[in-house]
Amino acid sequence: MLKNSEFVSKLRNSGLRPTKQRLKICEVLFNRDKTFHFTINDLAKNISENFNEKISLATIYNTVHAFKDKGYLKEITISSDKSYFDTNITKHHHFYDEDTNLLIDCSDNEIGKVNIKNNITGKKISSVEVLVRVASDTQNQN
Amino acid sequence: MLKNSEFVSKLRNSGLRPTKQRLKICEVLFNRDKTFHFTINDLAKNISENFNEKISLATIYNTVHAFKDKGYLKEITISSDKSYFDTNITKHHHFYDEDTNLLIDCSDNEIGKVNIKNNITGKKISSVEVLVRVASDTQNQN
DNA sequence: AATTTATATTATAATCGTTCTAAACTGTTG
DNA sequence: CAACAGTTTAGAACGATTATAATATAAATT
Repeated sequence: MLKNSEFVSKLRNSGLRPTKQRLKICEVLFNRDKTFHFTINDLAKNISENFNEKISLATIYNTVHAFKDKGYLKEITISSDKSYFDTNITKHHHFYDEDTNLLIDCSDNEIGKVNIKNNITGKKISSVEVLVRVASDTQNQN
Repeated sequence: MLKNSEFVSKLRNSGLRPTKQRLKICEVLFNRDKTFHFTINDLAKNISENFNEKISLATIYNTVHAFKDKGYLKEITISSDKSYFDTNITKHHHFYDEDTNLLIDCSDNEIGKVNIKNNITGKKISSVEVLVRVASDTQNQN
């Protein structure tokens, strides 16, 4: 649980002024016990349903992207038709349930350290992401 | 290098009749020494530039997706704004060069076996994908 | 081989997520 | 309280993908 002043500094660090709309977005994203995954659509829906307030999509996109650029959110790429974000910004991997379209964080004991032994010359590794797709037994493996 | 009859069986196995357009797509995709990565746009451009022939986007999408569903192509998700396909359908992982937007296959000695120790009950692992993003040294790590 | 039937191709329209735009709004400062 | 810089907003624009419906082609039947 974070206090309002913490939202304000998150926003200021991201180069954004603390406005009513942005603080509401912070509340939804960061005022929680557990981290979570969301799409822009989830977030817009959440705000309009649970708070009876409508923040325009443009503002939501802008704010989420500013947080992502600053590292307060992580983007997770699962499919080309949807963008997922994660409020858990520590290095970690994911399970993706293809039946429910839900993302689940991998814990360190579920997945071992991934060792990259070699890589492209002159280039630095900027991230290593593992995505484990799971589905009910009836689906075929691939 | 594959012969025409092999393209025909690939198509038939995918539930598609071997038409002129689809055979041309096969030629571009499978008549090669090395596997490669492409986007739908790359493929359309390749066909229209190198063969002076224009196959409608609808046909390209349909054919590529049929091949993907049948397992003759693999889809690789890197970012939400582009879909990449791979003609290498063996289990393998990728480097993604953020500077050039190019995908490079990881060899087995570049990345060790990824062990998933646990997973969601009642669900089966359908795939494990590792994406190693690389960029020139000036970019910041994340 | 001609005819019938099923399927494919195509250009174009529709759709969906995302980004852009321009006008109205808010809050701060002089 | 006027001027200004930054913000929000609805809606337009955009680009990738999918759907549509008319035309064309391939396969099956005669």
